[in-house]
Amino acid sequence: MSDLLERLRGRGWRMTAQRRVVAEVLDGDHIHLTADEVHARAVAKLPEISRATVYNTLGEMVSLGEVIEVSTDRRAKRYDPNAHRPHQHLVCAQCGAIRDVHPVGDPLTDLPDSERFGFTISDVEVTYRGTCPHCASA
Amino acid sequence: MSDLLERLRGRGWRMTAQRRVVAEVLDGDHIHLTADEVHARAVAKLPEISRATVYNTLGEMVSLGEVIEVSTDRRAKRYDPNAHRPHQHLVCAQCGAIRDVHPVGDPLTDLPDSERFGFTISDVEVTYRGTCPHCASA
DNA sequence: ATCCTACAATGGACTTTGTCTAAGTCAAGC
DNA sequence: GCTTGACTTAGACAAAGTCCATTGTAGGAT
Repeated sequence: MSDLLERLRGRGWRMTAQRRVVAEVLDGDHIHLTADEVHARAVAKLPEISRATVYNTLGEMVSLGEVIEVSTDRRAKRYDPNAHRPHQHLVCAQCGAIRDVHPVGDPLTDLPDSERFGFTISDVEVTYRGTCPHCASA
Repeated sequence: MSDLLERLRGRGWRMTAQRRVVAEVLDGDHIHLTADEVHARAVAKLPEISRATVYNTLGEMVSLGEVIEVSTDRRAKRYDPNAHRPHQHLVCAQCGAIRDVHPVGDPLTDLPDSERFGFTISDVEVTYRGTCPHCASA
């Protein structure tokens, strides 16, 4: 059973077939689906689910902090259910493969006060880009 | 006279009124305009310039390495003429204001081999998010 | 078990951002 | 001052996402 689903249920989320399906589709590690991919997989399980519902549901999961929105390429947003553990992303510039990574240290400490322009910084997003082993050997 | 324009001229770029206007619009520090904003400002100087030309011209500047493409929000790409000096971005989550910042240290060294999954990493992109002084006092 | 009602889902129109193409225009070399 | 290939144009098209009026339903109340 889906961890994600459990967590959502525990928050008094009204449970519907559509929401269940979206949560099931998203469950797992190194999952970074676009909204359209989520929709495609959801349709396989529940043919009448609409695109708008998928967008709404993903948006709510993000608001609840149970799913993270990631923009690794400049096209569609991707949704990452691994919201517990802070992590960053490593992206293959050729095939677009994405891995979750856990750098050591805190990038926040790398930004001196003089470079903060009076901002209160709450979050840092890091994206590493390169070539994955598969594309490198091709 | 525009620095950017000088550099482009020096590369044997065929100079046209449209390209000149786009380069002029982009010149400066902490400039991070969307393609549409560039178009709007370009139209003010040269009413008959088309959207496609603005997109083409920006794309060429990016290919030439004279302008950097930035995706700080999840909407339109932004164009940053400060391509000389490596830098990262600091974004206000409320008003969207963007500043160029220069963190100390190299985020690449923070990623242990065990977290590289065999990738050859070529680039790191860091986005700091927070609240700017103006929004904080509102 | 059934009813209510607020919340959720639907689908289709609309918006935003960006790309493509065919035809016309023009900068720069000769 | 020609010629030519590169540049520009307008508008059609596409992808990703939002909005809204209508219909459906989960889950508490009876």
